Amino acid sequence: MVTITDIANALGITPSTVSRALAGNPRVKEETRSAVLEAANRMGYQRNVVAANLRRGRSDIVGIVVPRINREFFSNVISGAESILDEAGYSTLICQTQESFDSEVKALRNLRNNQVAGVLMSHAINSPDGSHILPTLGDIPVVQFDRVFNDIPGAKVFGANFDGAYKATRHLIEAGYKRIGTLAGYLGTEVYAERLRGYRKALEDCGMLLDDSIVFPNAIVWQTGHDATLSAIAAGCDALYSAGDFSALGAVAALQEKGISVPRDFGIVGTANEFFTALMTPSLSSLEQHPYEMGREAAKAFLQSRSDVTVIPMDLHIRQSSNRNAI
Amino acid sequence: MVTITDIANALGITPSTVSRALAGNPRVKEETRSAVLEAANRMGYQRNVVAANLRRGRSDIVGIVVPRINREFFSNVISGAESILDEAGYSTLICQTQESFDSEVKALRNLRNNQVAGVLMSHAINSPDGSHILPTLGDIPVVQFDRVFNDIPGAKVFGANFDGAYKATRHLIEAGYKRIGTLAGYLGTEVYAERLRGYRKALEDCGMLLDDSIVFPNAIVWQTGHDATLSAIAAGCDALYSAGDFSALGAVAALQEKGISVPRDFGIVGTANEFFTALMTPSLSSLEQHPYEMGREAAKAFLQSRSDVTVIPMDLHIRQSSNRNAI
DNA sequence: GACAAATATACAAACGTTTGCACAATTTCC
DNA sequence: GGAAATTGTGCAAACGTTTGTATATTTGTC
Repeated sequence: MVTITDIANALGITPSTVSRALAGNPRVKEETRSAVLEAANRMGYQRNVVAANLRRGRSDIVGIVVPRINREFFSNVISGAESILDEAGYSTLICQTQESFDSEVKALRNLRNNQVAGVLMSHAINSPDGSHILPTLGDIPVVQFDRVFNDIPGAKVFGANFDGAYKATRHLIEAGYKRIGTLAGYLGTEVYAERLRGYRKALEDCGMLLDDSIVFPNAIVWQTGHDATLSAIAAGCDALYSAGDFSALGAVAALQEKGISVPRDFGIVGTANEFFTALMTPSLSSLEQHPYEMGREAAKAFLQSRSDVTVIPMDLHIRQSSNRNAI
Repeated sequence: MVTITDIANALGITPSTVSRALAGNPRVKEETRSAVLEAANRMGYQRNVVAANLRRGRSDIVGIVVPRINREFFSNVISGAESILDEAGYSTLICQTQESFDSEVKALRNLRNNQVAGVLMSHAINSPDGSHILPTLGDIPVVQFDRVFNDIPGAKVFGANFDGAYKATRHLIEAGYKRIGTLAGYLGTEVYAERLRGYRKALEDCGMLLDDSIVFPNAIVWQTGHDATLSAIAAGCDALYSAGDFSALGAVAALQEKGISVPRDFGIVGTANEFFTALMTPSLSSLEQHPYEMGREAAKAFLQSRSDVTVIPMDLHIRQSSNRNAI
């Protein structure tokens, strides 16, 4: 492995000059710089990033912590963030927590130990609060996206969850559904709490009854969505706003089991606009969260070391599952 | 930031002893070890991995290079690999190349510069050959999975592509389809070439005509699958084995446009068993590649520094799109 | 009790880079 | 033409850890 010392020896200069030449320091003569570059190239020099990081006390790696990478939402956030970080010369270290709090702590500790320059994160759904973040990361800047803890300092980027849920619910109302419940997700997580508020506001604005017995918290994956929907049917619902697409998928399955026609007798809108929503029958109306954009914004917030809040609008994609007027 | 030197000073011993104590070196007295551990704990010591890596000349990071992370297949390979690497004390550095050769070279270089302990990779579809791998990675062990270059040394893990394609094609034949084409993917990539061979062998074994005009190479995403299918229809095909699920999706769309009934008048089988295949109408028959298992095997091959070949069986999931006999 | 063997710790160098400071050489300015 | 500013390079320390070798201490054996 060839080092800057090797280059320095070959040229009869010192490692410090080589280092400066390679770093583009303006204090080294143009002539020397080109000689160094030529030698580095010829000798096949590759910078030892580890050594550099040790000396500088930080690296050019940005950690990205997500619950799972095989969600359309998170993988697109990652791609968006990478698109920005890449051209800024950073590489990314992706960690998935599999929705486990312990894994999340481990991931953050790991990132800290690797002296990452920053962390973009969306916490595991059952992380009780953000009190583990600062102690683990120390002074490493953290940008939270989507699932954020409001009491943690640093930038935050998330979707317009209130507005989105409001739109979705309002759309169901306007389609003529009369008793609209919600698969609400984990209400300890801010995004889901917001969506519930948006759902409530829509009902309220339209003079509809707020009935807590048709708010189903913790319904977020296929199975819980399915089971909650059976309860919703029993409770006389004729529509559901689901805070997730996978739970909405379970809901559709439950409705099909019961022989209830969607959208004729039951309307449903999901959230996340997963790839499959457009493919299923009936296709699933869903809220698009613009994850790619969100990833880009999170990366930018890190690069500019901002610590403000960015809200990304959410768009409703109306498909068959709620489009009663089209049948 | 507290270092081993701080701990050493606090206890009146030297950093080397602290280092050995923390590393579990049996040459340090049990008494000293526990004192070190206690002090480390009390003082909030966190190992500086970067410094350790520099000294050791390698890290406990394993790089995983994939074309895209938002594919059911790749994200599950990653999860499988992580499950093994995690418990062996490694963390993972995930890079997506977005199917670009240049990104792949950049990713490998980046991993090399970060002194990763090893690399698990599946090359970009248009990487011409593996000649960039060794020069970039030097002596870092590389395990190739799924898309492998046979002439690169090191372990390889891939699916039984020949058998899988054979099974899929044979299934179409047995369902009574008469003129079966294939959306073959990039034939420069070994997995696709193998699938084509399996497809051919099945036709041959059943005494059917081999017709190169209904072999559609480079059909691999929605659009190319869609377009090739229009040609297949024009060429009188009544079935397609598709080497990918996204191209099969495009195929179904093309058939629907043309008003051709699936599976009654046209059969189709995809590959990868993406999540959406079970949800669409008609649901798509597809080959399951057991990516999670593949990831685990790749990680094990790295840990055991093997350099052999592991083949993972592929299973056919028969769904509506080819199940003519069920209608 | 002398000597060898085993045990436990210390010393110091090394990993490859960055960077503050010093210094020499050159240029600029009055 | 001399002082001051500028430019280009070298020196050496530092980042925090690991590890080969040396040294000190304890244990074991006859």
